[in-house]
Amino acid sequence: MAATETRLLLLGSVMIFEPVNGYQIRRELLSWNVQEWAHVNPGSIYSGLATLTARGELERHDLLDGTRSVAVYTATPAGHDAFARMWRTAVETVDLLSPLGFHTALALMGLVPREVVADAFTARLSAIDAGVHRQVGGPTAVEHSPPHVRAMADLWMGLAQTEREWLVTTLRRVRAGELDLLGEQPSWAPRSDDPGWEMARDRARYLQMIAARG
Amino acid sequence: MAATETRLLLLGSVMIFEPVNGYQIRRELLSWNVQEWAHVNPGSIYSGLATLTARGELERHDLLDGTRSVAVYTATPAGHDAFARMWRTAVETVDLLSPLGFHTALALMGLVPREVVADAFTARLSAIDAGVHRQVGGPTAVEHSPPHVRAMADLWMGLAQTEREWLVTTLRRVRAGELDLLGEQPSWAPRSDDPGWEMARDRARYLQMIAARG
DNA sequence: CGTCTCATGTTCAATGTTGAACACTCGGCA
DNA sequence: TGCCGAGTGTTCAACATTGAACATGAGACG
Repeated sequence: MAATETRLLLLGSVMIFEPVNGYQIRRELLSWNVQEWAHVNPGSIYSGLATLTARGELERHDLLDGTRSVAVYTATPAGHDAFARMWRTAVETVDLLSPLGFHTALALMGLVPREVVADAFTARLSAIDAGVHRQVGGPTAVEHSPPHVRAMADLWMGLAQTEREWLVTTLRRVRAGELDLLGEQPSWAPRSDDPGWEMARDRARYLQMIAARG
Repeated sequence: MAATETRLLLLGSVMIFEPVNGYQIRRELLSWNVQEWAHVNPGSIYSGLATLTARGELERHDLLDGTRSVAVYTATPAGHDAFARMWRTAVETVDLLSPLGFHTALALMGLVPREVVADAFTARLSAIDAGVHRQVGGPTAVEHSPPHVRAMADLWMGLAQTEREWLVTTLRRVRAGELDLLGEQPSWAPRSDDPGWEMARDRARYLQMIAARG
């Protein structure tokens, strides 16, 4: 996973679960099956958190939990700004062969206000149309290319078309007030065996400790 | 671009153009517009060639071209084996959100015999069907997930379906003897402004020099 | 001829990624 | 009591990627 996508995912995860430590993020991502599509190894999580801290987008609190020291992270205001910027960029950047950034952003849609989602999706739609148009009429004349290159172009067109249709449908749903976006009540029930409540307990404890120590 | 895909692309490029130097590969990839989808920087080319050489998959010849020393590469027999293995793996591995390996392999289809292409495409088709089946009936029950996660799953299904249809069509074409695969005469005419002939001259010179010096 | 620019061919320090391995705690169990 | 195994939380050296910058030569132009 490229640096930008990793940072987007980590920053978003911290914003959802803060205050949170590296292992908790790892476990949560595993439980979402995020590992299936975003390939995040333990090492990337810790180094990504360190990078975000160095940039001032996260704050690191070294807490003593029992006898053991734990590195717990919270997002700074600069982190919230950076997240908003990176999210928009990820949605508006069309690269059919590296769709990871877009899908990472989709997974974090719940952190973004409804109008922003609608605007960004609209922009992506234009970008896709521009790309398709460029292919069809463009200077990259596929005429003088081997036949398998033309076949690849057909596949790309098909993928673009599929994504376009999904975007149109989903944009309509966003405008209709469906999907659960920022600050809205969830319309769904988590699984009964969700391990989330364990984390909630830890978070409460971390919050107190941070408040106590500044 | 991940290490594996870079190696596949470089090894394939060397097999097509050998004997060849790093700059020529760079320029050729640019002229294919490969840079648009595979993100290959000059640095990656040179370090990738060095890695492949260290693995014994390429051989490096330091030639004196005029007054200047040039690093020119050829593929070894081990390199051909490695290419065949990596190509199959790239085609048979389905990861809808990281399709770069597959598309890199498609671009290098011309280096692979027809039956191997047909077999690999068939295997990929099964892998896609297995993936779709797992999503639909699988344990990853999307039931207890936020609505946007269900929407993402819809997109994935659509993309899988699109790719599946393309694969079926293309597999039929491969079986019908279309597309230009290994060892067959090209059915297309390159552009008249193709810079390829310059490289052909250099290659001839490199070949002689290698023969002369062993 | 000088020198300017462009094309050629490559290197390198900074940065990021990988995943195995480390260190520690806790509960069970003989 | 003492040992084992599983879970928690993190580190690290090896490797890969990045793209700006370097070094050199060939041709254009005054």
